[in-house]
Amino acid sequence: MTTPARRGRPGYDLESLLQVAVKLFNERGYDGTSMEDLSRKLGITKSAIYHHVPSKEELLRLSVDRALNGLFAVAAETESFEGKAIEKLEHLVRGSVLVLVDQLPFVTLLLRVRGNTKVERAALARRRDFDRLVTDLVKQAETEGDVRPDIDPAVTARLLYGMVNSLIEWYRPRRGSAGTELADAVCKIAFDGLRA
Amino acid sequence: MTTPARRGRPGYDLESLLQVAVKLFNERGYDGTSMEDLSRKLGITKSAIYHHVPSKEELLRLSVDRALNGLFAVAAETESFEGKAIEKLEHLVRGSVLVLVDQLPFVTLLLRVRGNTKVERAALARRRDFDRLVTDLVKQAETEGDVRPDIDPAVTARLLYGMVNSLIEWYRPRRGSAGTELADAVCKIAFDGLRA
DNA sequence: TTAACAACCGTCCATTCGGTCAGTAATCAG
DNA sequence: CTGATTACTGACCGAATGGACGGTTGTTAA
Repeated sequence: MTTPARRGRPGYDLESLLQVAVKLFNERGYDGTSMEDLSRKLGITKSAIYHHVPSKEELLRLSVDRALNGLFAVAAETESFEGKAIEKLEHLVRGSVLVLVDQLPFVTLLLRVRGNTKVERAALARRRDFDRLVTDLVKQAETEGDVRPDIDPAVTARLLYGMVNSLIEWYRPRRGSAGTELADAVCKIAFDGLRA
Repeated sequence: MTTPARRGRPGYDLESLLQVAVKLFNERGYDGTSMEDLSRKLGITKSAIYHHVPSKEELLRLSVDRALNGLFAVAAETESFEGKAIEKLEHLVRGSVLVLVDQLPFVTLLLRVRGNTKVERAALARRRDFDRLVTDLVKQAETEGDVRPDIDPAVTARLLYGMVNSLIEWYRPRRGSAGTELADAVCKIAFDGLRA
């Protein structure tokens, strides 16, 4: 029962199309990918794409929303936690890395949005909300004495998530490799430094 | 003698034009910026741009080359150093941050290149050379016992420069703020961690 | 067998794209 | 004034872009 037995003519549905689209967008950039490029990659005509999705931008919206929903789910989980701020922070970082690994193509697209259109600006706004959440957590952890006080918490937060987000530049999922190991590595370096 | 007294009709020269172009490319993305967008921002016609530069791609080439030259200059300086690998590494990181701050728009553009054209692929190739240099340095520092051995040096190197490169996402130069303070912060967090 | 359903094709369109070219305008040295 | 030097304009081009639209093909449930 792996197949739910879809009705109608077989082919792409929105989900399978989105997978291909996001991958291509990440390879060539959203603006650098034309709908014809995409249609060629899919093996169908350009007009067939518009049966599944009303516009190119909608593909972008679906992708970035998926990434953002994943990140905010982790954030919500974190906030319902009991304990010190630094523990919450570590939980948030671990969760973020897991979302990033799990939804790699979508998060990748999200982190490259520039703000040229309404859709992109909305995504940037939600990203800023998330960043503020991280910064607040770092600030709190600092007042609790668990984060070094010699660096501006806002800077610390940005460096921390700069490191986390940079995973999209090189991490590629391999069969059997769990994201938890990667999360471990990130937390070790970020919290305790790379020195022996 | 601030003005070298240029001959001919006043207006943009290649350098001043490049400044505006790179800034706009960073705001909207290279592919997302048309030559007409650029001409509007410059206040001249599109064809006037082609008096200064033979193609759009040449603007990109000039920019990324400037960034890469800056980074490789620091790398060369680092290699001529005496001392332990971890000291070289810290010097390289500091130098990279300074180049990044100094040539922010150019480095920003470089770090967003996707590899769609020959120019972009050439830039990516030089970036890979630089990354390999960093990785080798981390490896050596690990065998010398100065970098934690519980994480793959390649991963450590990438997380380290992920943090460094993430500066382009939020750092904006302010009058009177030296890049050295920022380099300090980066080195503290990266080498010793954010924990108190 | 048939009707509903879902995916797809070919053609067309207005606009925008990067780029060309022949001529013009402003500055400075002599 | 003249001529060299440099910056710029306006009209234009072929190709590519995102998207519209009416019709077609293949699959499943009844």
